[in-house]
Amino acid sequence: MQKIHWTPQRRAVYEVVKSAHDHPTASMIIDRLHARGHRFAYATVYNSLRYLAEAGVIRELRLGEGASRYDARNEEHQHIVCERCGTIEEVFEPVPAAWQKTVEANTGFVVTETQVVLHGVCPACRGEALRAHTPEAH
Amino acid sequence: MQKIHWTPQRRAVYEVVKSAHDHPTASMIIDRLHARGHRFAYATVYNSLRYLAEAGVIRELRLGEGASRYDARNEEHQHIVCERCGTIEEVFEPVPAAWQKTVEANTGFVVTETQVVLHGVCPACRGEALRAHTPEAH
DNA sequence: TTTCTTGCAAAACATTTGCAAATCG
DNA sequence: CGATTTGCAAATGTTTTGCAAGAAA
Repeated sequence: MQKIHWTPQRRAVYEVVKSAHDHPTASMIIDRLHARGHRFAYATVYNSLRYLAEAGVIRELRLGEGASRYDARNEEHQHIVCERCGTIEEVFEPVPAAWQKTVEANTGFVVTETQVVLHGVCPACRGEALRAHTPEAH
Repeated sequence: MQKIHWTPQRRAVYEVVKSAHDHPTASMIIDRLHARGHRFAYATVYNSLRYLAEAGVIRELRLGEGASRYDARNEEHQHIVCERCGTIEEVFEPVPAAWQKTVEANTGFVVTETQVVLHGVCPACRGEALRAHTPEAH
């Protein structure tokens, strides 16, 4: 973890990501910067995001659809995406270290990062599906 | 697993993906189709890839850099990417079912798919790093 | 002063879309 | 015939680049 060279732009970008709860994309971040009265260039926001991600302060997530999303949580965690409504939830159960060890042994790699993206159906969407099948549904 | 409506284009795209060993991107696939004498429109290749992925015949991988990659292996497996040279290797050790169960219990989701992307350093790159530190290196 | 960072517009990609023509069932 | 698929070019969306001007070390 190297020393971070903070600039006003990087700090503002970081504040937006940190205060967000919804894993915003770059363009969502730009909108929120505008809402807060900042008007940085696209390039600056992307540069800041890249810089902060490389510095390890934020994480870039490619969750499978369109734009990258950004996350400022620093505990190790994974993500699960609802395939119906798109909600993204955090998963704090750590991936078993033994599994990772086995992978290292089998592949010869030294693992530096594990990114897991689970897909599934969230409780709310399952609820709707159930309700749609009951007589009192409509 | 529904019935697949094969067209010459879809078959040709599938053949390319299946015979590739390197998880090609859409544009690599287009190049290889050209090399085989086919000249399908971009849109057709993308349509075919999407169709085949939705049909479950191939898998779309978003491994973190640029374009999606495609994989025709049908056994459950994961991927590990070397952060030095970019090589992608397959990981056949299955993610522990118990972990997935715990995630379902904790999040309330029903999990339908688990995609793991590990990053690390491959044996070859580690070898080079070692060699660079020994006296007889140059 | 030397290096890094910003801002802007343009470029580079990756992927999708609209629509007419061709093909399939 | 009716539905699906193809091909093309243009549009869209995301991210990067080139470069001049500005700020920081």
